Amino acid sequence: MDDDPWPALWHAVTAWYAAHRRDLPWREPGTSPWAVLVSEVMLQQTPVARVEPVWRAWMRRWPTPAAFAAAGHDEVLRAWGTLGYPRRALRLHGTAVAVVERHGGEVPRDREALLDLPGVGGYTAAAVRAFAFGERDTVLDTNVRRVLTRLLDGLPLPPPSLSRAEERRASDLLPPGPADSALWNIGLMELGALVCTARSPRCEACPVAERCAWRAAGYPPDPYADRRRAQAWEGTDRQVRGRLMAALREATEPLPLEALPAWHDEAQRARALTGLVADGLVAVTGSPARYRLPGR
DNA sequence: AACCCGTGGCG
DNA sequence: TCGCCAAGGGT
Repeated sequence: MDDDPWPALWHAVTAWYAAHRRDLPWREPGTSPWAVLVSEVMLQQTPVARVEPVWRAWMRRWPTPAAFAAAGHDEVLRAWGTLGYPRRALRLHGTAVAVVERHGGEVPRDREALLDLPGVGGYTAAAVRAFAFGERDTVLDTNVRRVLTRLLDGLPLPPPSLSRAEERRASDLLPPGPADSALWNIGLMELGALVCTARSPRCEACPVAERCAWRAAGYPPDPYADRRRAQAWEGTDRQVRGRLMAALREATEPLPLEALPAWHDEAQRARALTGLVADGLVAVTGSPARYRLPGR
């Protein structure tokens, strides 16, 4: 009965998804491709729970690429708030401008056109094509990678970097039809987010536990563990940048250097500030210099 | 390829 | 408590 296992696997995952999917706002019927794109960018490395309220307010304020393209960088960065990685907000703005200028205000469906947009990489392009346009494409995010690695390789976590072989396999697994493939993609993602989680997988609730190679092998440990060493955080430039950006989001007028958050290493604070200016996240005005969020 | 880029919550 | 992790992308 297992001479053709893939259809059974597809069905198990998509049926589970139909029964257990979360009602996330960007999944509601009628959500525009632009709204889907905005959600995908916000969700890059940021949990659903923190994205949801920001996304709702965002789409109410700027429903279309044209509306958002007309916003200033300062209001964009304040609306982005504490989602993190604020360069994403500026890239999203650049994407809105590009969509207006190059695509008549409509999010393109073409993969290459999507990849040309700032802040849109392989994952986001595939997600927009699959979830906004119903195209058949391979959506390979951290959830899907983890589920497939456990299910098929018998390892707890995927390799640190995404390989062509991994992409090829995921592509080969895709159901033939566009509608089925989109459901398979979102089903795998949701399974990874709710059941096959990184920390404490709930295998008793998994629709494909009986087929899982990691489970069958007795949950062997992660062979790449030594290569996953988390990037240092305490005392990094990133931490300083975060402090500076938080202060500038709150400020109602430009701040002189001495009014910016203190830091034990003044040279590092200056370097971080220079970096923020170079990234377009901070603007300098006047003499002596004062700092604020950039305008348009 | 390796490193950089925020923030908050959970086990 | 604290390390790890979260719908990645750019360089």
